[in-house]
Amino acid sequence: MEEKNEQIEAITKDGDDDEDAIKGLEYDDEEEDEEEEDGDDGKPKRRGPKKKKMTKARLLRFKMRRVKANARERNRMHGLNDALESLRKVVPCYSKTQKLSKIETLRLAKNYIWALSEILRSGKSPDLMSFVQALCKGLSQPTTNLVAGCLQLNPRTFLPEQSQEIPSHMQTASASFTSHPYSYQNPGLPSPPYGTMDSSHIFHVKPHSYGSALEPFFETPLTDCTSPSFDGPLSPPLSVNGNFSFKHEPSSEFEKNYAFSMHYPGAGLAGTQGHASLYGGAAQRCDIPMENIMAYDGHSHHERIMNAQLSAIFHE
DNA sequence: TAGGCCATCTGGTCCT
DNA sequence: AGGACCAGATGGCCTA
Repeated sequence: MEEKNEQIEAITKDGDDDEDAIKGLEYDDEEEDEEEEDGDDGKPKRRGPKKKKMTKARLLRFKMRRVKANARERNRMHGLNDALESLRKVVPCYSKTQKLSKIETLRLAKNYIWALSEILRSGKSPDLMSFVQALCKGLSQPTTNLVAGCLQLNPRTFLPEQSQEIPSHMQTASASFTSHPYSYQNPGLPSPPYGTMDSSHIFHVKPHSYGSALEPFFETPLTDCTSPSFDGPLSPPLSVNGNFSFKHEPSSEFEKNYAFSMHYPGAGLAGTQGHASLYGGAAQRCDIPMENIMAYDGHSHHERIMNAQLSAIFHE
């Protein structure tokens, strides 16, 4: 990158591109001169301010202005990209290795904002499937796969048009997932890196809701493409096999609390005590492995705490 | 090789 | 005059 910039600098210093622009300007001036001559022949003179002649000094100033303008524009775009990078980090599924494109970042951010707004508006916690469904609305297939990968979910289970046509081998897997949702593993998903899904992105998971991936999210039918909340149709059919993994043995107290607040944020950061009473005990746990959630480009400790707090706020 | 994504350059427009 | 912003053009890189 540095090298490229240096090359560009060199080119601009050499002035090859500017030479062309300057040639153009000189040509303009010649035209102007011709017009002035025409005016002498009785034809109407061109209105407006007279173009000044391109002297060497003016050419040099123009050149300098152009170089400065290019540098400013570069900086401006870098600033824009920095801002976009910041956005990538706060949107679900951040990954340094597999970056979302600009347009996909904006789309995902829009969906994310919409989903969070709906949570605030309705005061309800969505089930994971519906939440992911909302996040993936209008995203491209690769991005949908990425989001699914972050969550270790099978895109087929939350995209309506795919769920109808699950191949037989997948149906078996899906059935086993429905009955044993916490132990299902499908090896078909492409290997990492995926991004991360931090605590603020996951809300409480109701096991029974996995069979209802087609259900609307907060009374708003996701399949309703006429909804003003979204634009554009769903992504094309997906081809990636799922990979559910809901086993996790927290290794530290922080992890325990963190994992709990993530999956059962209704209990806030109070620990795992209220867990069984709320969700009928361990049989109904739905844990996504920590290594998957914090995988690859894990957020800092500070960010994790912030996310945990954020998730607690949502469910107070 | 086509298509997607990206960085950069450039000229136009608006504003200070 | 100069800076910010924008959109079009262009070329490079990568991947299916």
